[in-house]
Amino acid sequence: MKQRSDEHHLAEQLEKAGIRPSAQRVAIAGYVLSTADHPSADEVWQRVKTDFPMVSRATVYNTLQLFTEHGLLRQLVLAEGCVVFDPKVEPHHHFVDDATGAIEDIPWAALRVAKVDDLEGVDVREYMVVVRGRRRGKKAP
Amino acid sequence: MKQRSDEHHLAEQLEKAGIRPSAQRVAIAGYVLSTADHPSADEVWQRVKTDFPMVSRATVYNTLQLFTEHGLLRQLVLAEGCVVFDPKVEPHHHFVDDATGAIEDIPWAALRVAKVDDLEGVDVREYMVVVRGRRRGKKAP
DNA sequence: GGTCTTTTTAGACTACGTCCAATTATCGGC
DNA sequence: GCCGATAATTGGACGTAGTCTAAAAAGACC
Ligand SMILES: [Mn+2]
Ligand SMILES: [Mn+2]
Ligand SMILES: [Zn+2]
Ligand SMILES: [Zn+2]
Repeated sequence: MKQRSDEHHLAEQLEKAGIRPSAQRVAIAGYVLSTADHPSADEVWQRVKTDFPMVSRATVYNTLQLFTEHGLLRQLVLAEGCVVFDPKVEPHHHFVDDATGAIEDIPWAALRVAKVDDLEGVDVREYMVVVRGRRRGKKAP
Repeated sequence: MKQRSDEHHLAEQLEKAGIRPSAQRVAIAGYVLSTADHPSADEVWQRVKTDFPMVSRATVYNTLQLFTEHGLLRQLVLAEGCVVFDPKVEPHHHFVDDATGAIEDIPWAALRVAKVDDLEGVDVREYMVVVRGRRRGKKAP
């Protein structure tokens, strides 16, 4: 069972971020702001429902969006099952344009990642740098 | 319009990879093996349908899977619209376990990426290294 | 041509993200 | 505390895209 002080502290955290701490939002925060997982929206919904069965999916999705806008969460595009295909099969890095979502290749030699071999407890199969930002000097009209 | 020689060359490429070059597969290869985009499966389907209207979705999905298994394509988990949420909002890298799909945090200081500032023509908002592989020394029973 | 194998197909099914109009909860002024 | 205004929540409809299947079509081989 969860302590009242936890909920109190969560409510304070939400208020500090400029978010009104409704019961639903506190329940969602209780899971998603402290987990070491990287859950999808539906996983958050499933989890929150176990001790708050009446919460709706729309509320969970809206709340995650709200938390993200207020800097309490970030969204990572890393969910398995949503893939794109790349005919360049040799190692390379990727740039994702914030404006368009377009994915561009960055040659392997253009960046260098140090200390990958020092990672403890993992057998590395591959790695890449994902850079996000904007193209400068958009094609002038 | 496409030249016969292109199709012939594509068919050879498929055969070399151990794939029987049916008309559908050649049509799919004609787009996906040479594009600079990083298309989703459905985008490939939409595109291929424009000059091969009767191709089914299942064939496109199966073929992309086949091409990937034979090393002609790779799958990237970078498609917008499929996100997970991360309560750790400060910069860090990520490890994705091939066996489980679990995403783990790698501290920012554990890796270093050189030459990001040298990238031409882009304003970088953020970047991260995505490492894929297997955890060594799985929890013994 | 006959037969066996491979490939393709249409469509059902599912998962999950989005949207909306109606309801409920909360807030500030009185 | 009461009341109108505002904000939040809800259920369910909707759309998109990925998966699966059983049957048909195409191709290989003799
Ligand atoms: Mn407190
Ligand atoms: Mn040739
Ligand atoms: Zn690429
Ligand atoms: Zn993380």
